[in-house]
Amino acid sequence: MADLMAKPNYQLPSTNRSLPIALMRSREKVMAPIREMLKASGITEQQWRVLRILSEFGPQDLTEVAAKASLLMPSLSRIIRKLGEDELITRATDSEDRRRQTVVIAPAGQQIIDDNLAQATRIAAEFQYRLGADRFELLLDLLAELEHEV
Amino acid sequence: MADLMAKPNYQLPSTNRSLPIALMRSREKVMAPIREMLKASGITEQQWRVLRILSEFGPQDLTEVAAKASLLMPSLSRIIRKLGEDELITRATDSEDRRRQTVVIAPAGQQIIDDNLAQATRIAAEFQYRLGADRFELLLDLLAELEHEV
DNA sequence: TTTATATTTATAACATGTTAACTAAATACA
DNA sequence: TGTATTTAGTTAACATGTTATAAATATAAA
Repeated sequence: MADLMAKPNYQLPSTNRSLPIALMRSREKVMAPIREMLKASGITEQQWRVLRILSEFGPQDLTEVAAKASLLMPSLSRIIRKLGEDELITRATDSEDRRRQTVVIAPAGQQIIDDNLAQATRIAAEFQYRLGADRFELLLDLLAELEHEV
Repeated sequence: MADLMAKPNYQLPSTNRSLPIALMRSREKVMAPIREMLKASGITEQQWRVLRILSEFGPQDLTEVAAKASLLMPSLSRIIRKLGEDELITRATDSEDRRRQTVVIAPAGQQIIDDNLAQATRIAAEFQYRLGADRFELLLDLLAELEHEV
């Protein structure tokens, strides 16, 4: 294999302290126990986010859900279709603006929230505890700063 | 629409300060200018990560690349196949362990690195500047802490 | 050596991420 | 009024994320 070896280019900035990769790895770690929990209910992390938003904020249209869940409309459109097929939500065309789809959580969807919310809260609290409340808030603040436009 | 309205459940923990969502939004913001840049070279963010790792650390097998790029093997397998078809990398079976695939960056792949690395570095520096060097390092430290096992 | 186990990679199946194009409906405006 | 523009949502196409499974090879154990 010696003839395949090329000299590593030590002039390049290292990928080791890369912010995008660090963000991705952290998110994986944080979501792993949530995904593990949701397997029992047969829904994905994104479907869980959508159900939580509908449960917390009540009926609303798809654009509002997409903004709150940080989902792009094409993804949300598929997710809503699936949640409707599984009867976890219901949807209706807005009578005043017939472009709008108003989405409402259904009893089976609310049941999934009720079954999992306490544990989800414990999981979130565990990460908060691990960092300490102050450093946890600091982390959220730093992340928020990254989102500001240049 | 009034009959569809349900009372929002204010007892639920808010999704507004959710760590997973904050991590995801930040990553989107950080990666947007990188993806914009890479459009000219016709490669994706993940393909860029793989090429950078091969350029920085030299030839290595797929398991090593997957670990460094934080990619799961099924994703990496597809990415490597595509990069091979586009002749941005070459690959060879390891002579000592014939399960292993050793991957090497090809000239066309290195050209993409050379074309984009300076700007990628400027983009990364912009985010670092925005937070300030100290807070940037602090952010990376906090993210690293999240990754520790319980 | 034979068998069992572990490792490396690939493939399948389904869900989501991403960009572009499209439809239908609402709004702005000449 | 009639036309242009904007907005809400969908669909298409391709790439990746995720879990499960399989195939080939290497290693450990009986």
